[in-house]
Amino acid sequence: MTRVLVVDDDSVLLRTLRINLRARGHEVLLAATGAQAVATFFAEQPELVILDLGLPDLDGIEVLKRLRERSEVPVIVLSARQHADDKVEALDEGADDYVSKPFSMDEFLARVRAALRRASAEAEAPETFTAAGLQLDFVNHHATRDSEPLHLTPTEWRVLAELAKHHGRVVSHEDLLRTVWGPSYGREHHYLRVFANQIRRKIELDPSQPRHLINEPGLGYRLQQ
Amino acid sequence: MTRVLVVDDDSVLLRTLRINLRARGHEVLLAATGAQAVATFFAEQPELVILDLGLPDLDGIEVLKRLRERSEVPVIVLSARQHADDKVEALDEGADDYVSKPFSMDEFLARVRAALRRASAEAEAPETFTAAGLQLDFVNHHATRDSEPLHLTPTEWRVLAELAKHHGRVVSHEDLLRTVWGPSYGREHHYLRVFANQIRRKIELDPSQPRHLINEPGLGYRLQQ
DNA sequence: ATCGATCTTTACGGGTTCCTTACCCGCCGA
DNA sequence: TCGGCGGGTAAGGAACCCGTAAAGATCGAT
Repeated sequence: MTRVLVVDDDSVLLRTLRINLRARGHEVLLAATGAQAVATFFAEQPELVILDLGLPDLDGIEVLKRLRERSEVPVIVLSARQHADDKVEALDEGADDYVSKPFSMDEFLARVRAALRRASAEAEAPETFTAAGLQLDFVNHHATRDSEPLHLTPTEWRVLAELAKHHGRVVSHEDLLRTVWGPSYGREHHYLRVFANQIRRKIELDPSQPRHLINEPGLGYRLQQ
Repeated sequence: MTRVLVVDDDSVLLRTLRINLRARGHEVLLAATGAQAVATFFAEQPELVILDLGLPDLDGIEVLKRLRERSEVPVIVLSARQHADDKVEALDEGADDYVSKPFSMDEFLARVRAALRRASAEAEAPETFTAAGLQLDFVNHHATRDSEPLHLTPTEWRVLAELAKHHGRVVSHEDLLRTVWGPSYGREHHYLRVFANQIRRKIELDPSQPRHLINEPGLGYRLQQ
């Protein structure tokens, strides 16, 4: 019973997608132009957007940017174009998945399921993180190290919140950068080095021997309890 | 929406298959000879191959072998021959399904749907690999040998992930190199020797007698459970 | 306008990882 | 017996990644 917005100017494909998505139990909203898509999205707030890059008025990428200004909704991009540039650009701007036309309906529906699964998993952010002597309260933005209050800056909070959401697991550089700084910052790895260092100086007993904020070389960072 | 390559020298059957596949929404590529089939396949990379065993130049089995050297594409074999030998041989060489002529179009289309469904299901990479005493967790990038944590480098993870995706089967040198190092590294076989050695020293009980990371001389490597 | 806090950007050193080369062996056909 | 081939092993230097410090840039509050 999730609501899906499908944006495409090809009426045949639109119809096919509507039939298949309805058969899977989704409510389907349609838009044939970029302007209509943006308007419908903010009016109806669907849980998922299927977005064709080839639109008559706005560029699909432009639609994606406008959605991302105010929403984290999962977006699956469709494109007939072969160039890898489109793919990179779309994913950088915050698309969750990219499907090249032609595609199989089974594959498409699998990607829809995957996108919705990821979105629902992300919805539940933890409110606190506690480890030996360390406490982080993400609701009140209040942190203590051995009952001593410690001050974290806004960006430090966002980094820690993202890591706490997946605590114990590696969060890749790209994921971390995209959720904290924005979809187009996936390659600015040096930000992370600076902030990891700063955060460790605050939350770790021995910052040179971190026990909580762990680096996995070449992969990303992990918040350990 | 998927692209299907149909290989047959019978122009009547070719026409029938094209009409029916198009009616089901597939894009159809045609080949009348084995050589043409192989060339078209690697040029166009369709999602499914329909292959008649009776061809004027190459044997159909030979075409299948050439496809399997570099691709896991689902292949449905057609044959007028009655002998069970053909069926066994085709399936042994990696065909996904076998249809004897004459066949009903409904049955044929059902098998096409099934093959495509399996293929899209398999596209998702496995999250873990477990064998006697060895555990690889590709999500958290965490590996243990007899409950002892062991450290793998990013490239070692990528090699193992690719092998685990097809565990039990041989992955060719070319495929491994291309997915791990990039499309232009298909000939740098020496990378693999070095990394296979390094990985064995970590995951194998006796690296000189590997039980998991197996070499198939002249073909590639296989990850054995 | 000035100041302080925060974020961005740059630079450098050390450690790890990767690439490259060289040499070894066993197998096989000439 | 000899190369040739494919694979395993070892080692050094290059490239890369990370931690660290510190200097600009930005912004809001005073």
